[in-house]
Amino acid sequence: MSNSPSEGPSVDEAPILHVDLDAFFASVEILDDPSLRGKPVAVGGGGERGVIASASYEARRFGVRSAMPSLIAKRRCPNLIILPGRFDRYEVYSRQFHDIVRDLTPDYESLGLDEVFADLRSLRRMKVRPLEAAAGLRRRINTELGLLCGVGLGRSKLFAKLASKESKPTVRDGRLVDGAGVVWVSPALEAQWLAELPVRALWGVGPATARKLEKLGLRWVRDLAKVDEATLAGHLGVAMAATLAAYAKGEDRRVVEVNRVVKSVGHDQTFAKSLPGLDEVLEAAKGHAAVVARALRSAGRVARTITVVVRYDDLTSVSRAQTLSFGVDDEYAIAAIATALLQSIEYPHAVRLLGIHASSFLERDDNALQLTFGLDPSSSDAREQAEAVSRERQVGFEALRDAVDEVRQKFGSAALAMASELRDDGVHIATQRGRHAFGPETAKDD
DNA sequence: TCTGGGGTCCTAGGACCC
DNA sequence: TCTGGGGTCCTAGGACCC
Repeated sequence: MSNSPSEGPSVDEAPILHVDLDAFFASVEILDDPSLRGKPVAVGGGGERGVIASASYEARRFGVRSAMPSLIAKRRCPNLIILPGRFDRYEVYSRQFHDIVRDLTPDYESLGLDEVFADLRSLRRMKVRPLEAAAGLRRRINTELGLLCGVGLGRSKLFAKLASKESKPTVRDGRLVDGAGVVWVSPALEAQWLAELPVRALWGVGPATARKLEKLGLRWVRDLAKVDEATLAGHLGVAMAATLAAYAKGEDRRVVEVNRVVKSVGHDQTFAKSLPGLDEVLEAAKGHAAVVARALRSAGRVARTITVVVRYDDLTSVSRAQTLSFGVDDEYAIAAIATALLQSIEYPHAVRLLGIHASSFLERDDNALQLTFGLDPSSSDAREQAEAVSRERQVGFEALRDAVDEVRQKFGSAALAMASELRDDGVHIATQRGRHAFGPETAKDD
């Protein structure tokens, strides 16, 4: 194996690759409707409370950015075409994107639909060099999907990600400047590269942390590198301090995590018009519960913890959570818990957002186990087992009812006043839905 | 500029157990 | 009884990322 400069770094010099699709949602919209090409296009909420999720480079020339309120975006770019998201479509493209990455190596970790870290070390054996891999990836993504992307290479996730950002097209003085497409941070240049970056460029430094650092007089990564970790910890917490101190020295021990499992699912909705009070919130919660239940079942999970989030018109938020002794994946069970939690909250303002989240997952099989727990272990006979499970389901209903009661008790008399009414409701649901409310059979729904 | 919806992780405090 | 320390689980809130 020769080492001519044209072949770039070896796998050992650049083991981590980061790919990021350009303006992903907006680009898919343009592919699906070529008449949009060359126009300022964004995907996001178009209403008064909408936010931009993705903007074409044409739109970025006008200063439109993702996470920007749509009203502001429209002000900056009156001709902006704002399209609602079509996530089914984006998922189709995302799967193909992942397929292409997988052809290179199975050792990759996805971050959202349009971003991937890959560990290239398996390429050593095949004598593929990182630059070659990166160029091949870009070529295939472009010819097979019609999408553009930036690729970064480096010794760690930190540098690979910084490099891919650097590889992207940029807008300068309202003009679009092409990016390099592939960028490698050589180990020799790491220190200098880092020193010149603002702290905000580091992973994990958002607006709040940037403000705190600014107050400490720390604006650049080189400033950060001079502060001792204990001082930092006093202001940012132990974990953040350790992370940032390491990054500032160019150290990043994060590995590419190939088998990440989802830990929570949820559904949030900001209403075009705020809901005036509890009644309307409870009505909306039914729909939320159904969405969360579907997501759980399609992920093959049951959740022990249900959390509700309410955001008021003054933008303050409150959350309430209840953890059960068993898992649920049924919209009626989730709605019953959510209802009890929502009743424990006060409504001094109208409600602009409602969220319901499910977490503390059990494998569905573990849950069946959990529900049959405490049974006579000698009943190994299949029919007895089946009966036992169905008996335990009843225990499940009672457990749910108890959980709902527990929520009420926890939050005092105001909630308790309504308890009898709701408890009847819960029992009614349980008997009406029968055995579909819990357990493995619900897997076959949807 | 007046801030979505999908998630992740961290922190601090309290309850509970040994 | 006026009282330790560690471990674990749960809750509420905050910050961050895409």
